[in-house]
Amino acid sequence: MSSRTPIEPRRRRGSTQPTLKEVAEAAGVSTITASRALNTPELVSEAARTRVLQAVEQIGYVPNLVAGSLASARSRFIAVIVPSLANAVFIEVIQGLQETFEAQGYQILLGNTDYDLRREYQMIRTFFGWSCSALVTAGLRHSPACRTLLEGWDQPIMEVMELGDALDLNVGLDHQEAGRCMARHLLERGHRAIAYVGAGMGDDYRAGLRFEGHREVLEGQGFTAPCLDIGRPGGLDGGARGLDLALERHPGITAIHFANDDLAAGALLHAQRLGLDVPGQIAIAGFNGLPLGRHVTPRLTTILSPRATIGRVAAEEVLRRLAGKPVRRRQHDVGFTLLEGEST
Amino acid sequence: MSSRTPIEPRRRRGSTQPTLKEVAEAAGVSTITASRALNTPELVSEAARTRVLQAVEQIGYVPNLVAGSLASARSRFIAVIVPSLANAVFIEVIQGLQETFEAQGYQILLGNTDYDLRREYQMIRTFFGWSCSALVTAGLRHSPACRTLLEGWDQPIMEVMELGDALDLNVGLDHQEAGRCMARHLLERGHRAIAYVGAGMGDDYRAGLRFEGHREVLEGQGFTAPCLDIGRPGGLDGGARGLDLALERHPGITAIHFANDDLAAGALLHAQRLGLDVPGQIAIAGFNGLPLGRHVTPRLTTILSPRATIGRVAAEEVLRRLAGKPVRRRQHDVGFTLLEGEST
DNA sequence: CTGAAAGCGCTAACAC
DNA sequence: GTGTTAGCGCTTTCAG
Repeated sequence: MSSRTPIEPRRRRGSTQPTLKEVAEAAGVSTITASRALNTPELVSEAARTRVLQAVEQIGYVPNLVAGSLASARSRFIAVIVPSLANAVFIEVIQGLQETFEAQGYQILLGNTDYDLRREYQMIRTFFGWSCSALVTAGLRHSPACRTLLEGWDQPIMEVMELGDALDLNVGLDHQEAGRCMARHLLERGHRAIAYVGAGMGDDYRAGLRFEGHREVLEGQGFTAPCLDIGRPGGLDGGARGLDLALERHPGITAIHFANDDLAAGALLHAQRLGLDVPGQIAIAGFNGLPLGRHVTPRLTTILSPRATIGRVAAEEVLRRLAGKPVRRRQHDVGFTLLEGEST
Repeated sequence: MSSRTPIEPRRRRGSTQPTLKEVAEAAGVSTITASRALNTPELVSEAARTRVLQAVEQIGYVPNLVAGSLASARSRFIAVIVPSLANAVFIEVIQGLQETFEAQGYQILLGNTDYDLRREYQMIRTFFGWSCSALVTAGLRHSPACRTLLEGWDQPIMEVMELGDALDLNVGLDHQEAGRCMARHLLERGHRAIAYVGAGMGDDYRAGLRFEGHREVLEGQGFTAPCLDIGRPGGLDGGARGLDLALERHPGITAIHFANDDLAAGALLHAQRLGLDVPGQIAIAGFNGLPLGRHVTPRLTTILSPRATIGRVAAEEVLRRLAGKPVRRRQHDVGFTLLEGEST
């Protein structure tokens, strides 16, 4: 007789949650049949299926998704990484993603980097640890470590917002072209001394890309393109600050091209308080096409970016890839529209 | 010789991801020591720890959190359920939650019910399948099935936004009292014919609670309290619609108490377009204290709700409970502040 | 401080 | 259509 007498097998389980095995026993089938009845019902006879479903109902079984994911080596998680939640733009992209993914039974794992590329790397590492089915991240810029990590990953990667040299899939718009578009519009309206004002453009480099386009057009016509960065936070307060600062630094300007609508609307409302005529004394333009721009007087001239569309299209392409279907285009330009208000 | 000759044991693993076992081998320790070196480093000798960490770095090991969660029967997920992402209020609560939880290594699983209680039930079921450490949900109202499910759960449940008869933990403010507060303010300013205007108050029942408080005060003083629901979506457009409708239905009113700042700001900007004097011809009040209210002219009278605080405090209480510390209060009133603008 | 063994609850692979 | 078996990669348990 051995000295080792395991009278009772070691037990660990504390949770009283019913398991699939118990469901199977109650239904008089094997666990795999119970599993199939829930996941691939078409592979199971109707009789078995009904009995399993009844047992589930009666026992109050809730599938353990953690166990399922481990066994199948894939979770129905989609990692989504954005630089900010304070910006309505990303919220709308997230909404577009969420609606589309949730309808297919995927759950979003949301990460907010606060415009910090190191945080992006950390988050992606963590998310990969959850065996995500895909990754959707805002932007094309990543730290070198992050890039290495991403290149070694074998699931779909979707980079959204701007277009360019993407790792895998890419949905967005051409920010430089948007900048050019607005600069041309301002020139058409007769403006010659135009300042560009952004908030934290080092981090929000898409605002920088728009400025590049803006500058290209202005300098191409022989004008200067002064640029002001008021730092973060931006928002309506930032817009007010930006207006004051631009008028102080560049007294001769007749128009300000703001990096986004929050800033532009803040400036416009501030001009109202100051008794400045818009666009008579100073013209104001924005970017994004937020609803607020349609409600201020004068209405804000801006560029409508199809944010919800970015989310929806990105999700659709990722789902297509996950379903094994060929992806129509690796790159998808959702475009933009100039919205002419009376503020320019 | 048996007919069954499994030349090679069945292999399933497709993923080439390095595992903890490989790290352990490279470091010359057992897997459990490698595990401890990563999770409870204080239980491991410094020599072993360094070798494991080196191996991790070299191999590029990313912990499989799914496997870890299954083995330990708990994940570092916090389920967070909100009725809408279109509303800045919930975004700010989520931000407060996220900052606090992420700092402790918890990941939020975000669910959006779109004001549908059945979806809440479904989401909670799914989230429980992920072995969440806690649940944070907006509101005290749940479907009966959901309530049963929640009552049988053994992890912390935090209900946020309004105060009341909670299942477990509760952080929020008294919406009826907020409604009373604004009604009193309007009476003080001399208004007697006041309409309350909301959007989709059947779903957004907290707006309904505020109306109850509002009505109580007005009727207590012998005035009527007409209420208008313009349906969803609300937003700035809804506010404009609400102003038109209220003036049409109740031509004698001198003030409108809107259910939130989006509506109120929309009405205020619309009044500006119509050339209506605010508050001379019509006074406008809101709820939430969004930044926009400080930027319009006249500034919006509203009630500041401490949204980020709700998120932060809720997260802190949950973390305290998860750490096994006694919770100071099951219920936490974060209060509110009347912000007097010039719109009333 | 370290390790061997035994699962966590489920699904992939194969066999019938 | 159904069942058996063998894991998924990690952590718990128990024994040094």
